[in-house]
Order: sequence, then C-alpha cells, then structure tokens
Amino acid sequence: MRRLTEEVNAVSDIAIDPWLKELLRLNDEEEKMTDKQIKIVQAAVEIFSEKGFAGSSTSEIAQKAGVAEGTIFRHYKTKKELLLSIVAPMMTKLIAPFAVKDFTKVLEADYPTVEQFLRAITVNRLEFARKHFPVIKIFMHEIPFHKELREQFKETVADMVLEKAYKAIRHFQGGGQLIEIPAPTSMRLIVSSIIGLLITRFLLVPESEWDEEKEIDYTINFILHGLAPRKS
Amino acid sequence: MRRLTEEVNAVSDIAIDPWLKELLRLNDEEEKMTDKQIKIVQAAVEIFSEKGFAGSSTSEIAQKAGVAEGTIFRHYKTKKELLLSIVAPMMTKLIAPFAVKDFTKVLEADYPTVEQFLRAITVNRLEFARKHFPVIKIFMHEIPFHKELREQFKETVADMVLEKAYKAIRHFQGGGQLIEIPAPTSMRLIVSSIIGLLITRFLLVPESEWDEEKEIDYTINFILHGLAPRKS
Amino acid sequence: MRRLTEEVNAVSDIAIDPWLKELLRLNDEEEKMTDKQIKIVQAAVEIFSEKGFAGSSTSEIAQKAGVAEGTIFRHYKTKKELLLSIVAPMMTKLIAPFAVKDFTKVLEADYPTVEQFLRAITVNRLEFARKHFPVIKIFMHEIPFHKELREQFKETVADMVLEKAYKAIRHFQGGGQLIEIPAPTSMRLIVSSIIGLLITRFLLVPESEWDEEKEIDYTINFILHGLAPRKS
Amino acid sequence: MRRLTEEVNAVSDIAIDPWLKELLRLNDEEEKMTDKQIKIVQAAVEIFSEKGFAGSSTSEIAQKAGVAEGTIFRHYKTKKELLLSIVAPMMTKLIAPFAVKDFTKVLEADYPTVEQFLRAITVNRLEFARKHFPVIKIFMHEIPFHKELREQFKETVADMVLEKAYKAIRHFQGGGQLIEIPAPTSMRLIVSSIIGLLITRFLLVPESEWDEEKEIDYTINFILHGLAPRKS
DNA sequence: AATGAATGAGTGTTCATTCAT
DNA sequence: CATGAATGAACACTCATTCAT
Repeated sequence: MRRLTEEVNAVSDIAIDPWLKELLRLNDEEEKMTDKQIKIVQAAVEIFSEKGFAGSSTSEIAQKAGVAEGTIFRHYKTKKELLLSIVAPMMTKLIAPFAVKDFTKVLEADYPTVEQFLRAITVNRLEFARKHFPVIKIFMHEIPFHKELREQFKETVADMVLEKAYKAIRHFQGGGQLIEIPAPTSMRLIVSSIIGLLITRFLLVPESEWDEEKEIDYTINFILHGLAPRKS
Repeated sequence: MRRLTEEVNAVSDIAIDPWLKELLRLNDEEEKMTDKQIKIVQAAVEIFSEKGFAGSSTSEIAQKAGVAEGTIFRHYKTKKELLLSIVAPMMTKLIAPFAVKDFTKVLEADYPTVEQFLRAITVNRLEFARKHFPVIKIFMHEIPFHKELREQFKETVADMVLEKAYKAIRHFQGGGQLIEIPAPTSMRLIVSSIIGLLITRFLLVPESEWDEEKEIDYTINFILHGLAPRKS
Repeated sequence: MRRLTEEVNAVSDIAIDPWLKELLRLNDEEEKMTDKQIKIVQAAVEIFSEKGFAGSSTSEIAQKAGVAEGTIFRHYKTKKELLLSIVAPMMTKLIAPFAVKDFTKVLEADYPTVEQFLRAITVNRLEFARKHFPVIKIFMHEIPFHKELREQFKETVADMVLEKAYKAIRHFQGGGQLIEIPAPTSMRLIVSSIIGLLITRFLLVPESEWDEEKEIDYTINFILHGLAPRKS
Repeated sequence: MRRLTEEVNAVSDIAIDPWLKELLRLNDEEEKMTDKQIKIVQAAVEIFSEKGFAGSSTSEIAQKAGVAEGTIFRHYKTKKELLLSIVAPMMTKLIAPFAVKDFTKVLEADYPTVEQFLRAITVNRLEFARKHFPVIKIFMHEIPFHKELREQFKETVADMVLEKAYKAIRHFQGGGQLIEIPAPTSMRLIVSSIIGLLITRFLLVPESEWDEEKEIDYTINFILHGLAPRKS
C-alpha cells in the first residue's frame, strides 16, 4: 500500500497484517475453480445484481451459466452459500487500502496533506467501484437481510476500517489541517460526500453528462472547506 | 409550506399545485379502507421491510394481518400491486416540501439565509424519515427492481424536486451565499450530507450514542463552509 | 369391552379411561376432513404400504388421490406428518381391547377360562388385522426409522398393554390355569404364537389354502398345552 | 452339519448338495474384493440397516466408506445391485443347517429326541442372528419391496428349508414324539416361538435384563408341551 | 367483504448414475 | 482401480393466485 491507488496485491513490499494475507489467499482460490464453477459465479453475479437474491432462481443461474442445475449445488451447498461466496470476499477487498500495519507512517510518508490523502482514497475507491460495481450492488441490497453478512461486515470490516480512519483523521486534526470535531462525525461527513459521488456516478448520471475530473475536484474542495479549521 | 417543518396537510392555506392535491387525495383513501385492509397494509409494511419484497410471502402477510389468504387478493389484484400501494404514496409525500407554486417567494419570505433553509429541510426530512422509516426502506430496496417505481420516481418526483431545488440553489448563489459551481453538483453535495446524516441516524448508530442537535449543527456547518463562496 | 370381539366404540356401557376417550375423539376427526383430504389419506395408505414411506413420492400420492400436489401440503405440513397422521391413530386402536378400567372384573365376569380369553383376543386381533392390514404393514415397516413412532409406541401403547396383559396372566396363574413362569416370558410365548398366526394368514398363505377355524384351534391348543401347569 | 451349532464351513466332511457349494463359493468371493469394495459393503450394511434402503443415499455410503462417489458404481452397476449383493448371500447362509443330503440320517444319528433337535436349531439360529443382525434387519425390511428378493427367497430358500423341516417334523411325529397335526401348522408354531425369541432378544429387551439360558429353556419346553401328543 | 380449500407452476435441493481423467 | 465433476430427472415443499361458498 505504498500508494492507495495501487492494487493491494501489488504491494507485497509493504508490511501486511498476516491475517489479511490469509483472507486474501482464501479469496484467491479462484484458481482452483472449475470452468463451470467460474461460469456459475459470473452468471450469479449478473442475475443477483439484476433481480436481487430472493428474486433470482437457481435454475435461471444454471441456464445463464450453461450448466445443469445440480452442478451449482455440487460447488455450493445452498443458494445462500453461493451468495456469500460472491459477497464475502468483497468485504476483504473493501478494507484493503487500510490493511496496513503502520498506517501513520504511510500517512506521513505518502500523504502529507489532507487533500492528497482524500484524493488518493477517492480515486482508489472510485476505481474499485467501477471494477466491482455489480457485486457492490448485491452486497448493499442483501446486507439488511442476512445476519451473517451484517456481522461479518461489522466485525471484520467496519471496525478495522473505522479504527484506521479515525487515526488518519486525528492525525490531520493534530496537524491543524482539520477542524476539531469528533472523529466519527468528520468521518461521516467525508464518507457521505464520497459515497454520494460514487452513487451519482454509477447509479444516477449517464456517463455522457459526467466530467469525472471536475466532480472529484468539487467534492474534495467541498470536504476540505467543510472541515477546514474555522478562522478566528 | 409556510414552514417546511410543518406537516404538508397543515399548509392548505398556501397555494398548492392542483396535481399534488389529486395525489394527496388518492393517498388519503385510507379512510375508505376496511379494518382488514388496514391490517394487511400494516403487516405488509412490516414484513416487506424486514425480508424484502421478493423474500416475503403473501401467506405470511395474511397470517400477521390476521386475515384469510384470499382476502389480500380481494383488495389488491397482485402482490406487486400491494407493494405499489404502499410505496407509491410515499413518493408524493417525499416531494411535499417542494410542492409549492411560488417557491422563490417562500424562500424570500421565510428563509432569507441558506442556513435557515438547510436547517428547515434537514429537520423536516429527519422527521419524515423517523415517521416513515420502514416504508422508505422498502422503497429504497425495491426501486432497482421495478421499472414502474423507477419511472414514477423519475417523472413525478425527481424532476419536480430537482427543478425547485436548483431554483433554490441558484437563488442563494445569486445572493452570494453559495459558491458558484454547477447547481447539480451543489445539490449532490448537500443531499449526500443530509442523507448521510439520516442513514447514520437510522441505520448505523444506536440512539443512545446520538446527540441529534449537535450532529445537525455539524452537518449544516459542514455544508455551509463547504459551499461558501471562496474568499479571494 | 364386554366382549373383546366387539368394536371398542360399541362398548360405551363399560367404564373407559377418560384419556382413551380423548384419544379416540382426536382420531375420529375424520368427519371434519375434506373429500380431497380423505382421498389423500387413502392414496397414501395404499402407496406407503406398497412401496414404503421413503420409497413413495408425494407426487405419486397426489396423482393417485386425484389432487394437486400442493393440496397434500395444505393439510399436512410435511410428508412425515402425513405418515404419522395415518399411523399414530392405529396405535390407539391397538390398545383398545385393554383400555378398560376394571380389567380383572372383566376377566372374571366374561372370561373364566384361559381358553375363552385367548380365543377372544385372537379372534378380535385377527379381525383388527384384517381391517387395518395396510396400515399395520406401514407401521411395522416404519417404526424402526422414526423416533417419534417408537417413543409414542413405547409410552402410550406397550406400557399400557403390557401392564394389563401381565395382570391377566397372573390372574390365570393364580387360578392354576397357567404354569408359573415369569409373566413376560409367558406373554412372549403367547404373543409370538398369535402374531405368527396373523403373519402366516396375511402375508404367507394364499387364502384358498387356509382353514381359519382349524388354525385358530391348533394355535390356541398349542398355547394352552405349552403353558399348562406341568403335572407332578 | 454334524452339529447344527457348528459353522457350515466347518462341515465339509459331510455330504453337501453341490448347488450349495456353488452358492457358498459365489458368496465367498469376498477374497477377491478390493479394500475399498469391502469398505463400501460395510458402510452400506450400516446405513441400510439404520435408514432403510430407500432412505439411504449412495453418496452417504461413499462418504462413510471413505471412497469417491463413483467408486461404488465401479463395483455395482446400481444401488439395488449393491443391496442384493449384501442380502442375497444371507439367504444361502440361512438355509445352511438344512443343506444336507441325507437329512433323516442326520436326525437319527445326532438328534434322537425333538428336544435335542429344537435346542440345536434354536442355539444355532440365535448365534446366526447375533452375527448377522444388521443384514437380517435389512433383509426383513426390504423383502416386501423387491420382487427379486421375494422370489429368490421363495424358490431357493423357503422351499428348500420347508421340505427338510417338514421331513423332520414327520420323522418325529412318526416316532410318537410330536402330535399329529399338519406339518405346516406344526412348523408355524415352532418357528413363531423361535423367531419370537430372537426378536425379543435382539429388538426388544436390553441385554442386561435377559437370561438367555432360561429363556431358551422356557421356549423349548413351551414348544415341546404345546406339540406333545395328547394323552388319551 | 371475507373465507380457506384448491391449484399447478415453480422453488431450492438431492439423487443415482455417467464418464473423462 | 479410482476419482470427482457433471448431469438431469425427481424430490419435498412453497408460492401467488382463483373461486365456490
């Protein structure tokens, strides 16, 4: 994670928590997958994201994947297990940018100003969303209905990310770059703005009407001024 | 809409677009509903919001409502019609604060500063969300899966609100209270912040840890500074 | 139970344990059954007894009953519940001849000799088996595979019958009509002989080659001599 | 078969019907079995006897046997063939005690009294049941559902045994040791008593409460007196 | 207006069996 | 000989919807 904008897999030169390595390894078992299994997952992602989990049928997935219905259940005990096998790994990837041991050092070395940090995060997550949009959509729709998802998210993701993010915020508050309001509140305001950007980009506005560079600039300036220490 | 914080129904002393009146009337047919029908709707809201539309069964709704399975279909031709009867009226209510003919006049008369306007909107929508949380949840989950919902939302709601909202933004930009960036972008940043507030309040944070007054203040100040005209 | 050979329902002039009445009542809810439900039960009995429970499919039962497959599950939550609804009541009927309060009195009044008692029991159970043969067959095949059946049988049937039967045996032993060996052993030898008779009659021998009167006589004489007190 | 209580394999010094030899040979192909095949048969016996044939799945058997699902079908074309390969040999063993050419001679030489003969048979079959209990259970449960089993049993077993058994009965009737009633009826009464003993021993009574010696004595005395020629 | 029995298409899942490796 | 991925028919069961009462 020399650069937040780089893919996690490419940053093995940096200290990574060993448990993350484990998680990533588990995730990357993609290679042991059968051809048919890969097709099943692809079909499932498409259909789940289009119709929702409960609204999709395994027979439809099998058909789109070009396999027999039984084949799905050879690889996933239940339809739900198929869902989780798609969505759970995403959570690991979600925390990737923060999955670094010496977070403060990274901040100091690579991101001296809030602006640089925010821009890195924004661009990085924008890229991430572009790449994994359908899975993210599935995830966001299903999380209210599946306890396991919710718990896994809270435990392994939210806590992990929040801790590091608060650290970053306090780091910049200490440096006089951010106003001294509660870190969770700062966090909320930053995240709202970035997620608002992502949603607008991927759900609401047709690509043709979207000037990404400019919108990123506006958003970051909005956050920077919104959270700048008040003068006088 | 003398005060945005007042209930729409209470503002009949103000000029209301006639089509809105129609919509509200349609919505208020609640009174013609039989006891059983009301129980069906209540049960449906609970179950839909808990399990999602596709994950709920009409028999479960009937059971929770204490009616026979057939009774649901006496009032609603299909399960989907039941969903729409719940969700569609909400959209009307959503646009209520903007459903005023002479919007600029209202702004000038009641909300001379951006802050006043933002605070009114925020408090008002917070109240709205508190009241209609389950239905909003249903709405947000189902909108990607139902063309009718999406279209109705775009046509009768989004457009209507956007137009008025842009007008308000330009009004305050003209008055030098807001930075001169594209109205849609300003809109996005404002709405992101407010929705982020609502989501944090209703989905993420336990009530005990939430100081509403403060969070509202932080949010409004964030927006105000974020969108303040840059000095020099 | 003035006469063991009479149907239980016909003996209301005799004291019957109240719990038995309850059981019989529950069982006789046949009257509240739909036409279709009765047909389902009939079809299920036929098919279960022909192919065994696990070897029968609900679709086959539905077809033979002339109903839609869903109809079965409207009346019985699961296939197993259908099985139990068929088999469980049989157990109650099985104990009917012993379901009398003052068993010793009945013995003294109606069956002064072992022979009379044995003959009554034999004829009565032969009649019972003739009537309920398919259900008995189902019961005997399924009891090893269903804990509920086993437990219900042990608790409500075996114990109930054994107690009374032992009483009868000791009654006749006291009167010098039976050899003084342990009641359970006597019981085993009697029951083996009678069940052997039933099985031979209903499973092994074609009706044409069977002289029922004679076989009953042989069997009862066999038991009487086998259990007669040894002379000197 | 010098002694009925001895294992069949140990009696090769006695004249054996050649067809039996063939059957035993077929059965003893156990030695040509691979390790895996033996494990499959063992697993199948356990699972079939626990859940019944129709209630067991080949995948479960494969799992318990520690082999791949396909391996079963390398050795047995179908699930049913596996069943038959387990159950059919048992039938051969069942008739073993009677599989002797010169049956009457054996009776005269080794079992001069009915009591000796009955005791030998009883002890021998009790031992047999103890050894092969699970397979016997499978056999008894499946015989009503499989024509092949039924026919094989009738043709090669029942007839074979019956013939010899009737011969034995008539032999003892001729000697004045048994009452002169039809041989099939005598047979039925004897077999009922012995099977009743076996069932009580292996299915109903916990070992702790069972005094085998005594129960055998009671049973044999019961049969002897039950079938003793009536005096005057 | 309300019921609840009935439907039959559809659900997720299991099954015995096949076959390329 | 052994594997295990793949199959597709069958399975028990659920569903939204209909309709006679």
